[in-house]
Amino acid sequence: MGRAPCCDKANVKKGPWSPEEDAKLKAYIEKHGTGGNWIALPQKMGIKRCGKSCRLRWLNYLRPNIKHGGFTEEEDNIICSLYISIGSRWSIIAAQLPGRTDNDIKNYWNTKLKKKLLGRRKHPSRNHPKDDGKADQDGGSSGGSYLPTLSSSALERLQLHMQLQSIQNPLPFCNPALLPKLHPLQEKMIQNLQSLDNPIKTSTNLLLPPSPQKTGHDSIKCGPATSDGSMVFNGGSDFIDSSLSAKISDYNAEMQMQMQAELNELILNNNNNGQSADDQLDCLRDMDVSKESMMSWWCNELSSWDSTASVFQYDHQGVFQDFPLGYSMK
DNA sequence: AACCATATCAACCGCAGGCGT
DNA sequence: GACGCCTGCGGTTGATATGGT
Repeated sequence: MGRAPCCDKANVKKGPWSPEEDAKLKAYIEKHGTGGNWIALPQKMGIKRCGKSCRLRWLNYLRPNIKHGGFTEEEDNIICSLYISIGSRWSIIAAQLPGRTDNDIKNYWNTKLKKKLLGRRKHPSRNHPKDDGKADQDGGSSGGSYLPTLSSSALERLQLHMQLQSIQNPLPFCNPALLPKLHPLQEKMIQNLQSLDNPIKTSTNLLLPPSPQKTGHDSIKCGPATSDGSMVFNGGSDFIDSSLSAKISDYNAEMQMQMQAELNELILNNNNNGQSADDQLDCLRDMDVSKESMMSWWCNELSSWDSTASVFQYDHQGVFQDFPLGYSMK
């Protein structure tokens, strides 16, 4: 049984709004408010639009104090940092940027910011001539691709996180020459984050919780999370309110489980189908991220999720090994 | 000038969850 | 608790603009 449509689709106008419709909607809401019922609004106003469409138009365009375009560097930083921390929760991100709408931020991220930070991905066919590019389009999340389990969002965040981490906190066993070259914007972002008034400003600590036992300057952490597994944005406290921090904390707990499950599945898959880890990681190579740095990040990420559990280590023969964690991330 | 590819952004769609009954 | 309605959200689409050949 399907759900009832929100409006009579045959009798509603679609497509771009005319200035007349805008004026009607604006005038009506300014005079009467929404009345708590968007569905009934178009009828009251006498325009042939779906209530959802009216709501969207008002929220994204007609509402007072809406800013369009011209994102500042500070806004870029906030969007990027929050995206790394909480993913595509555009409404939460928008709540931190007065005058910006979730739709605007989503568009900005998808069309500009992501490309600036991640750089254009190489076409898969460059490494896999037989590949028709579908694997790229579905983000590698479909069953048939060579990295079948890690979601595109997770990969994106992973990559962003790694790129930031690599410049801030290069791991001793990572060859710096293998680390990806950063876009000037990325470098600028690092500088901005460093300049924030907080004891530890490394990118890897973007996600520190506002905990009383916050680590000191000397305890450089190799992973983004704390020993209790919480990945909480702090970047900070300077521009993110505490309720958001709590939301992020909840979300991150959920994401840790999800990403760990994805990674476990990936590794299982690797063990079962005989495909080499090198093959599995080809798509990561596409992202200009070295395998070594990726695996280092994963190891550290996992170990910080649960310091008592065994984690997977990647050795240089390209084999995952299950081994008990021998050190603490504290 | 014409054509094609790519970028941008407004708008649409379907789903999930909140809320009232 | 079950149900239906409504809102809000995130992903996607499609029209238009812009740039390159």
